[in-house]
Amino acid sequence: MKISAHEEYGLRCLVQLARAETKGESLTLAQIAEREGLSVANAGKLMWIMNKAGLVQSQRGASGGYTLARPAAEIRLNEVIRILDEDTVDQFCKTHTGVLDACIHTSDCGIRPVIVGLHEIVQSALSEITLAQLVGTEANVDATLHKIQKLQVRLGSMRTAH
Amino acid sequence: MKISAHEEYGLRCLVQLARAETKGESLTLAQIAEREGLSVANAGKLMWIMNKAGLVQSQRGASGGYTLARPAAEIRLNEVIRILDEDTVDQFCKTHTGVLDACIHTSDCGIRPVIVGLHEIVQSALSEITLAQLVGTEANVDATLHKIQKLQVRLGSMRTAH
DNA sequence: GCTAAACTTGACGAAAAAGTAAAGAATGCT
DNA sequence: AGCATTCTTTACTTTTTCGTCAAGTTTAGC
Repeated sequence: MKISAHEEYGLRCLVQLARAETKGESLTLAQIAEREGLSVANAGKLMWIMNKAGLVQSQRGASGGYTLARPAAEIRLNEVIRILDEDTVDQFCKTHTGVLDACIHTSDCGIRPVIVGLHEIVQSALSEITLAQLVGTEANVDATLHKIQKLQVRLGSMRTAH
Repeated sequence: MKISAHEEYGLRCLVQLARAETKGESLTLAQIAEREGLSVANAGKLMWIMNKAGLVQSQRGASGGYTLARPAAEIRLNEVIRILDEDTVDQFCKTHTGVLDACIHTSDCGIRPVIVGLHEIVQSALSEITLAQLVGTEANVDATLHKIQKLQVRLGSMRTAH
């Protein structure tokens, strides 16, 4: 249960664009790659995926570059994550069919809803965070995350109270 | 952000053991493998990892097999997941150092707390689920998960209210 | 229109994960 | 003691993912 390289790097590129947005600038591929320590080729591929998915817009030719397709405050992380690992799946959710195939073997197993439910919980947590919240100082971002973390703890106590 | 094969299969093997526990039985490697549709070799590897980590106990020789090291109600999924992907990491948490290395490049970036915080949220959600809750009918498990899901939704409304 | 900047796309090689195989060691039964 | 059963461990093969390269296409400016 970890974040993939695609997801992490893609997200980081988006944050760079969000930061540029506040200054009304657009970023060229080379700029993005340099700022995140990626190769231009690799960053290009990630940006292409996000461009295809309508998350960013590109302008070709001299003085071109990338900009966010929507304001950073309207882009939620669940959408970003979904797009960035949809690419590796190509077809329909491979994990699901894998699970479903297995669950045909052991009918009435308790695992399928766990896998699905787990993903739903993660998606739900991600949908609480927007790109705009990730711009700014690290201290601020940390505070935001801790707020969510605290709520999560409260979730725990509510469960045992039931 | 998806569950790995190790994690899913290992978890499923544990559920089989938990189910056997309610009848006071132990399961042989071949039995576990058959019930989950895995090869014996693959199941063996997973069980070995979990044995080494103290999650299950093994008995060799004729009429041997595996049992849970603790009651199913005392085994939480966060522990299971942690053990099952620690194996692929071998050394210290590779993901973290990876993130930290990157954050040296872009100092004061907003990503590091997101990656770390995300993992904490997932772990927190996983710690709410015990193995015992995964035994039983699929309908029951589904209901349990939905209860957690509902709390997660409430988390969302609490956030916006702030 | 020509040129240079910049994105686009498919193919390829390296690295990591997943799964398999086989030889080894411990245990209980006769 | 010897044998069958069952777990243990290491090494290998296959598959998937990750990252790079290089050739192609589009656009802006002179």
